Amino acid sequence: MTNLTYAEENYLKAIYQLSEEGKKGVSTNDIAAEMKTKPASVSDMLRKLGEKEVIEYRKYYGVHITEEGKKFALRTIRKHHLWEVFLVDKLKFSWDEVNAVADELQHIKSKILIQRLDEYLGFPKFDPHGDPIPDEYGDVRARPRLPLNELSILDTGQIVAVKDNSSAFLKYLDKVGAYIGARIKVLEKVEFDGSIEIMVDNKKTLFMSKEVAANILIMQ
Amino acid sequence: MTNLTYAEENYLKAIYQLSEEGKKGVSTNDIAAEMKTKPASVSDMLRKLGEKEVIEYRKYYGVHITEEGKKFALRTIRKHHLWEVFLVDKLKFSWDEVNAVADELQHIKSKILIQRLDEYLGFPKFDPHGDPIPDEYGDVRARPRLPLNELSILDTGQIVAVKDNSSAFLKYLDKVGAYIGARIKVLEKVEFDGSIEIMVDNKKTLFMSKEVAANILIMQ
DNA sequence: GAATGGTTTTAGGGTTGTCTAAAAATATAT
DNA sequence: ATATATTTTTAGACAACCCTAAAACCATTC
Ligand SMILES: [Mn+2]
Ligand SMILES: [Mn+2]
Ligand SMILES: [Mn+2]
Ligand SMILES: [Mn+2]
Repeated sequence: MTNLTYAEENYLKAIYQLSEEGKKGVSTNDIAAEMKTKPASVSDMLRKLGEKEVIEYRKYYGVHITEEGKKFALRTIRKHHLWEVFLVDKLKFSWDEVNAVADELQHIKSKILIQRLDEYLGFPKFDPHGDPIPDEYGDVRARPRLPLNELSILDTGQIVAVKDNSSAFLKYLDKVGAYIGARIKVLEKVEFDGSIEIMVDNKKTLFMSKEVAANILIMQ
Repeated sequence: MTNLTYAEENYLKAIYQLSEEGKKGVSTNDIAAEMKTKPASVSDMLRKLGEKEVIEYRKYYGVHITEEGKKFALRTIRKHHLWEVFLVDKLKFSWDEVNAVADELQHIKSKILIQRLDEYLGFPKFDPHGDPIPDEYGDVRARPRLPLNELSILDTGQIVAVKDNSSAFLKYLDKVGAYIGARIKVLEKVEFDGSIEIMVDNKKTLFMSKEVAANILIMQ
């Protein structure tokens, strides 16, 4: 049974998530940015993960995660999301406070703990940021989602997730009244800077920059 | 702000607990036994803990924990016990399953997490094994407790805690029907091997070896 | 007070994970 | 196709933690 250290679990989670975005091989630099380490440290780690066969590693050509690696990554992601649900639903944390704590909790090893936690939470399907929670077998029921900035005028939809989990971004969303589940309609798009105006819940309008819109995910 | 690693937190917790028992300086060998490491590793760690001033370390003469060190140890112990209560009360773990998981959870750093958890659990004063939970300020309301084997014939009392937290021991107690809160009376003591017979809850009698009795703590 | 036994520390080494600086490989631009 | 820029890897070092083997120390006993 391959055993992974905390650092290896973190790298693998990052690699999985980066590979979900790009679909291509994941680059050393991107991993370094995501992990807030230096590329030299990443190279070192990739060699080790390659030896453990959780990634396929061709020097200078980025990495691909293996099926085995995906299993590990999804297990960590599942734990991360379940703990986030626990913190918000049971301990009354707000959604901008949970990520850092879940980054620690996601490494707790007990299998039965996660099963019981899942049950205790009522088998949630999505975390507080709208991300789908993989089930016990690593199956993820992904919904088709689109960044808000890619919608066209008069398009409608529902906010189902956020891309950026930073406290600053989530607090900003709280302030302007954008939340998971809100129904939105695009009223205007500004050519010049990509900023847009949307109607929220048929009640109020909201201006936002392209950067903000790009981090809000919509299901149409 | 002194920052401690997981290993340092574990050593400090062990040193605190050993010093509570003996009242004297704690020996390198005892720490090694408790931590399941080698004396050489302990010496190394003691030097580091001494530099961080959480213990007073005189080579060859054992260690004493400082006030600062006590604070850290009690913080870890508080977290350990609170997580055990969570696992038993909320996630339906049995008392023999929680120690290993709590040994991991006790290192999670968020202060607000522990405050919220404490509140969520209803500010429990004792953990599932009867150990008092230090409050936010490190205050422990210790009850006077006596190992069952030190009671005399006809002495009465109540089981308030267990010394051994191993799964094997706790499962044995479950099997024979000894539990925290049970009222007991000593019916007989065998000179030869120190084994005793007790009456539990005025309902049934129970024989046990001296080893078992020594790990059951009584409040009279 | 010297020998002995047990305890503790030191010496030296291995693993994991990080870093900086330099070298090597790849990608891009003319 | 060659020069230049960018990315990635390697080399060498360091911190944390653990180990085994050997040396140093302490407490007893004769
Ligand atoms: Mn998160
Ligand atoms: Mn999340
Ligand atoms: Mn415990
Ligand atoms: Mn306990």
